[in-house]
Amino acid sequence: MILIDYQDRRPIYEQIVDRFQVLIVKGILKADSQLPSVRKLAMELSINPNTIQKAYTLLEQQGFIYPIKGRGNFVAQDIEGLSEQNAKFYEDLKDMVKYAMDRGISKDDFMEHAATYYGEERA
Amino acid sequence: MILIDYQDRRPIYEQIVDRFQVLIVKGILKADSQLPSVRKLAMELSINPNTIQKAYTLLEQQGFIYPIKGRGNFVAQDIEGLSEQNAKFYEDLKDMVKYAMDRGISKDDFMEHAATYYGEERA
DNA sequence: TTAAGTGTATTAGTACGAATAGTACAGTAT
DNA sequence: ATACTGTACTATTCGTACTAATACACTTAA
Repeated sequence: MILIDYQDRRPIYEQIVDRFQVLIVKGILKADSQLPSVRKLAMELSINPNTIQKAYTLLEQQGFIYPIKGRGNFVAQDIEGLSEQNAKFYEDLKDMVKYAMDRGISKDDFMEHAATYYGEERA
Repeated sequence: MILIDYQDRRPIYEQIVDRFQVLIVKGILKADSQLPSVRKLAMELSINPNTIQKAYTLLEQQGFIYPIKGRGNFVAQDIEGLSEQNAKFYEDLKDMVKYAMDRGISKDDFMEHAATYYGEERA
């Protein structure tokens, strides 16, 4: 369910957070379904449990999952973290536009590329 | 000409690279005009000369400037680095679109925001 | 030729974050 | 009771980013 890409420069815990975010948002992981336990997933990925723990803690802070002590971590019903997540995303997008403008990349070029990328990966 | 923002999380040399890139692309620094010397700018900003040096080395590798030993650094005539720069930019944009798609941000939302940001900062 | 200015190269030091390891504690289920 | 689960804390290792210090090489101008 989860794969680690050691070519990816991002830290492991961040990759794990990202993967679960996508699985949850896409509905592949249904609400209230259980995530693999910290120790089990750590074993499966051959990494330290603390790394998984860190990822789960972040996911909890973002509202994607909720923990029950002694039982496990579960997918949240309403993802309250999404709006905040999106807000940050739009901040990044704003920075990106600023960068483009500074480099003389026209609005049309920007839009055209974005549209293409959106189209490319449509199943 | 150059300011360091210590609130900015980016390293100093990166800020300097960015500033000069913009100054050069916008034509504020004309071709073959001289940049401040490594030591002078370092003195002016109260930082180590090596930090400036690192920035200048990057700018040279990207084709924005060219150095003459013993004389100084100068703005390149044709900025060959720009196409490569833009290629990287579009890669980042592609990643951003992928991220948005994964989180269920629609093409329209994405486009609308980008367009707004482009409009906002128009002088 | 000498002094002052320039870029260049190398090495070292510092700081920070990521990741691991180990241990201990607390709750749940069977 | 036992074996799972999450949680907390500390320490340590490791790699990298960043900055600093110093020495060397070249150019210019007096």
